[in-house]
Amino acid sequence: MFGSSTFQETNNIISHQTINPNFSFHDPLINMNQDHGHNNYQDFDTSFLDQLVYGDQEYSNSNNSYNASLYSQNNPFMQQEISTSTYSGNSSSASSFDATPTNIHMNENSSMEVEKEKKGEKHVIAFRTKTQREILDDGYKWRKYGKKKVKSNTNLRNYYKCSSGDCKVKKKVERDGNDSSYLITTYEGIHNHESPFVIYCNEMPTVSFLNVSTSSW
DNA sequence: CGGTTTTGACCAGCGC
DNA sequence: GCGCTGGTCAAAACCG
Repeated sequence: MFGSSTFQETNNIISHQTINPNFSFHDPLINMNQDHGHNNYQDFDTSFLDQLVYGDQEYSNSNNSYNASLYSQNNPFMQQEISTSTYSGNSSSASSFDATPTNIHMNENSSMEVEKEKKGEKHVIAFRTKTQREILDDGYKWRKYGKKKVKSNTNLRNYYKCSSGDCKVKKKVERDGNDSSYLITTYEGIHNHESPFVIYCNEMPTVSFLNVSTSSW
């Protein structure tokens, strides 16, 4: 499924994954090193949507490599590592940086996830990110609708809804109670629209093309 | 002025 | 039924 994948599968669950184009994740650490906030989106696995999955990311400045691990809450001992991916790039230049992991492929069809949503199955993914930011820029526009102190965590949990039209996607953001250098982000549901960032990107070549063709006329 | 955030109140689910 | 907990509402405040 992953072709020339660098995934080291330690659990069969990983083989079930597909990529949901409705979900993109932006690496805030890469973003902090550059001013080009929206150049490094990548599509991330969301096929464990009837499970809760934690992703753990670490970024190394020394070799510009990036590691991502997914953990399954189904494991009774929590956070058994089920996959690891690594990719590298040159972060010194935003234009040459390749933030796309070679082991994850785009899947244009998210109909399976949509069907699950229709059947009332919750589409949930959560991941941990080591970041000082209070919220990750994932390309979507969110409206905060609540903040709560929860028993399991000394840190506050923030509640957000997608602010795009009738989109029902929600997300929760809280600092990890065990290690507050990590941010835990949980998404629920599937966006029924493109990310504003994707729309912005798709428009760029069109504008450029029109400018060229009109000027050469 | 319209969209977003804040924050206390309210609600639903669960265990006892 | 009651209390606890997490999630949501909604009015007021805030902000660009």
